[in-house]
Amino acid sequence: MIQNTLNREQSRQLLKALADPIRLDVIQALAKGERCVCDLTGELNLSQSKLSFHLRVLREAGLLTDRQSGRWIYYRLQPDALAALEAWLAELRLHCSQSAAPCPS
Amino acid sequence: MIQNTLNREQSRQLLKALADPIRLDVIQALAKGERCVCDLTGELNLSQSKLSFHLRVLREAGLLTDRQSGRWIYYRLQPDALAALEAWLAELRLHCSQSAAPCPS
DNA sequence: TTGATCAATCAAATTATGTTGATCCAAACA
DNA sequence: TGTTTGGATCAACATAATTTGATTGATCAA
Repeated sequence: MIQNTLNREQSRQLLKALADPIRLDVIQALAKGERCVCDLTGELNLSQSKLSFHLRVLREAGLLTDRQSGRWIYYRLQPDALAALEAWLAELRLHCSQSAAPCPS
Repeated sequence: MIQNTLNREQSRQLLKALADPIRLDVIQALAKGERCVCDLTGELNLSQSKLSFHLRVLREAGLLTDRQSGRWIYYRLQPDALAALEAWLAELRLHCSQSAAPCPS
């Protein structure tokens, strides 16, 4: 997620990845800083495979990165992805207040 | 959507409403300004009931407002909702780069 | 009035997503 | 080596969201 102007498909991927209660819990936990999967399992009270599934969705959307150290894997938020989504939302606001011409047009 | 700090549930509603290809088409059409439902049907090439379904999802999430004039109904984006989501995303970025303590912790 | 049009709603069918438990793989350590 | 542990993956199942076509209510024009 290097560029900062998302196309429709990229923003949809990010939004879809975020639009789930469990994944929001993960995101909010990682907003405090990087964490090991083993800690997240306990902190969020999730089964291992369930957490792994949701981490993958977030990672594949570009919202998380992971690094391995020994047998532990650490995840962290990718702030660029969040910033790109913010910019995409901000653009939508610019011209939206223009009134429609009355119908029938 | 008057306040500008969303809780988890509010942001999830907004994200879920946005995370659909058809609804993104609607949002992007409305980003150019207010529009009548009858125009959107043609512009986006959607069946009437399909468009109506998606408009309802967006409206109930607080992303759109509507006004009636005669037999036409006009929809527009609610910029406050977008701004609130931007603010919510921005908060997530603040502390996320802190590294985890090495496991086992 | 009557007929036509715009748009919301409903139930049924379809499709997409998430959950569960089992299995697999790699790293660590005895 | 053999065993344990952290984590990813898979297939079967369960749940949730979307699509479709038909129906309804309201507005307007004839």
